[in-house]
Amino acid sequence: MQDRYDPKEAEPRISKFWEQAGIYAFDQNSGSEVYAIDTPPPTISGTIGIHHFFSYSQADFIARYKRMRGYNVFYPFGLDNNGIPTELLVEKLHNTTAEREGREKFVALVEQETKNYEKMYREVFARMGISVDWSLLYTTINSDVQKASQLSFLKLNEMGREYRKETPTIWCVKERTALSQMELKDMVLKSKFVTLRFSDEVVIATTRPEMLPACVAIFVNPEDERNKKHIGKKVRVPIFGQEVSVLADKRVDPEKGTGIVMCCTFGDLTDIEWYKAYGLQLRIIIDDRGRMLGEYFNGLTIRQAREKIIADLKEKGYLIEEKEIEHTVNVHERCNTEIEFLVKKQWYIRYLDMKEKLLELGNKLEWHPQYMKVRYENWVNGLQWDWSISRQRYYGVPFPVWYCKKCDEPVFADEGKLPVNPINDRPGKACSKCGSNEMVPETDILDTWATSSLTPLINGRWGEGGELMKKIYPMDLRPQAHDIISFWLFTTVVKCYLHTGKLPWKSAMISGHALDPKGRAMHKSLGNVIDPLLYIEKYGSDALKHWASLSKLGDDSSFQEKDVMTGARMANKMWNMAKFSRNNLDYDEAEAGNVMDKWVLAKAAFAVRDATRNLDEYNYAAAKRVADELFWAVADDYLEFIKHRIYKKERSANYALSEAFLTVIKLLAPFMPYVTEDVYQNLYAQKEKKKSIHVSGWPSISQKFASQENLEKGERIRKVIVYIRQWKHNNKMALNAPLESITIEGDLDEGIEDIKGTMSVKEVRKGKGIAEIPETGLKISIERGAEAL
RNA sequence: GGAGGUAUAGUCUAAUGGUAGGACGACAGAUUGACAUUCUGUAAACAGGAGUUCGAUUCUCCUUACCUCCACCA
Repeated sequence: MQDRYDPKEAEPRISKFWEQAGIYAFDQNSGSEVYAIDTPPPTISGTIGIHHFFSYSQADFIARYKRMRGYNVFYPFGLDNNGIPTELLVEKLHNTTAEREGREKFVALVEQETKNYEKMYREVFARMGISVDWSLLYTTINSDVQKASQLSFLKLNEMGREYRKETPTIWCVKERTALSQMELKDMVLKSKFVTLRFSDEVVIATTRPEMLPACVAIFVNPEDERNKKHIGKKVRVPIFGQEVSVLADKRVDPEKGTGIVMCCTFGDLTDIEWYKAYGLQLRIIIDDRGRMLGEYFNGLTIRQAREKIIADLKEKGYLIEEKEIEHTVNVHERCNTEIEFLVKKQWYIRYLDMKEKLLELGNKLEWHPQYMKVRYENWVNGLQWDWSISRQRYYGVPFPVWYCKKCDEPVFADEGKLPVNPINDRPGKACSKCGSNEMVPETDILDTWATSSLTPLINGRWGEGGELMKKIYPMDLRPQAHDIISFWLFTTVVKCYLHTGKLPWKSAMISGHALDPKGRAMHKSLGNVIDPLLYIEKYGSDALKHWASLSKLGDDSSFQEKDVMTGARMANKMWNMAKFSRNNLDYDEAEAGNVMDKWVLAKAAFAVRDATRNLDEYNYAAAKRVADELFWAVADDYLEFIKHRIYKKERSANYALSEAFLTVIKLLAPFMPYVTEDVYQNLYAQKEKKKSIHVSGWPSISQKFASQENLEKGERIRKVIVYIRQWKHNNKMALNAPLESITIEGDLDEGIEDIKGTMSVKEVRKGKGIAEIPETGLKISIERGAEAL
């Protein structure tokens, strides 16, 4: 064994060994029970941060635990390259745009770049010690996945779960695409709240005066004493002059503004509801780039239009009041652009009717931690739109659909021909309605969530009819972070349920976020993203995992370098223990007759029991604490207790050390996979005839040692030793300085030799003691003996 | 506006209806053979208020603060 443990040397060497020996390979032919994990595919966006290390490590703890428990672990890896972050990355790298290249060419570019990134991700994740089977790698844009995604589209269509409709759609004018509710976030923006005179009596306050040309009605609350007299009247819209009716609707808040609201197509969600409910006219004034239509505004942006109309209203005397306000608006989460509502033909997945079923499925899923379920339930209860899956973009999975040029009837691709790109491919059949052969391709692409919601099916090679699907589905675990419960988790439940009638997994393990040392979320824009490789280089991956294992599942955790240092210290300590122990192990069962030997074996047996229970509940942090406690009890205490015996090759001590240390490294193997492997290879692999600690089985120390009596007897001796240590310390003696004698009063038979040997006491007498040793019922007096010169 | 979470030494955190544990840091000390990436010891904390209880840091309620998510946003 090497003198020092150097993770920088050891970890890459061990990673290589794992890969070559296929330690983490899923065995297609094994008869062992399968444990399948639906690994989150990280987005290819160019950076891997310490937040990846944090959450992937937490899932990895469980994967490694299950593997040691004998499961045939299906732990795949995916790369998400079907999305805007990847699109932007590739556009930047090649100084082009998806639009310029065209879909086919751009996808090829992405696939080519993905090859490079695949290598990088693979190296980094392997270096992080994530025990996935790389042969199960998938990427979300490759043709297999496109095929699965398109197949899903066709099947849902057959099931009557999809419809195409011209409806007001949430729209981003910057990226010129429809959005789903999931892609929105709140933002507080400065705005102007202006009060306008429509007539002498009808006065309206609004933040969107530029919508005036789209005004189609005025609303007041039917109960509003102040304003109900206007109901049924007609007024003229200032400047634009169209005549609109004043209608009554209880959605109007009489307290807000003047209590009178204008309804425009479309300023907000309520406008859409009114438009539908009262069959109002449609006046479109914004195009898909956010430019204003019509002579008056003539191509101005929305903001310019707002300024112009306010100035004009002021000049013409319609403006009564103008106030600067801050209000919260919905923006597109990626580009922070305020959303608009435009009318577009879109494909939808109908699921608003499934709310109850979805809640029921949420109840069936085992949530870890439990309280995360509420987020799912809130989301389901708050759904207002069916799932819009059309995106007006160039890069992504195309819809397998054409439309009849004559009658607009959709023509769907044949399942056998998938994947198709309707822009280049032909449907190969005529319109079923009018028989025409002239087709217009669908140029939209599918929402990325429509594809990533299929990961359990993608992993099972669904649609290929193989055995894999049966083996792994439903999967056992979905690990993911809490921020995408309403996206990835939710959409996966929806789609997988529709396709299989089953919940996609048994349990969900929801991790928190890694925060920077000041407790702020890590964002590229804040510049506080930490590169895990920096710390892996400095302290080792095991050390970094120590930090990741400290915080409870679901809790956010700020990155603290000192926790990494503690981990590095542990790894070093373990290595030194191994060096010390290697010549002092007795692998064959010997009678553990000594009180301290029984103590350490009892501790080890209890630790296995507790760690197992905690890991079964996905409480890796508690399991890690149990393992740590055992580790330090062996390292700091037990080793000191037995040194005097181990040199004499006492079989009982050597056997107990061998068992206890093996238990320690096995309990810690999921958390510190490298150093435990190295120690195992040096000390135990041959004896156990196993290739790796990670497939060597969970510690099997006999529970016969787990007796309260063994524990308490040893604990009492330990307290006596601690007391003497403290006494020596207070009396400025070195801990190994000899003591002439001690006198103990009370019932103590076993352990006297251990006290003598550990604390260099020449003689232990029975008799009157002076000082009480806490919690032992013993009294003690200590005779220091002749002072050394 | 609604929902959920959190609040423990200087810092990061754990557990618990009855002595609040650990880590880093601080301070004091030991030490030559597994380990200075060591060991031993000391000081140091339950956000505020009310209630339930023999007893509350723990359970309940309220207040405050922070973090999420959702809704509204004329």
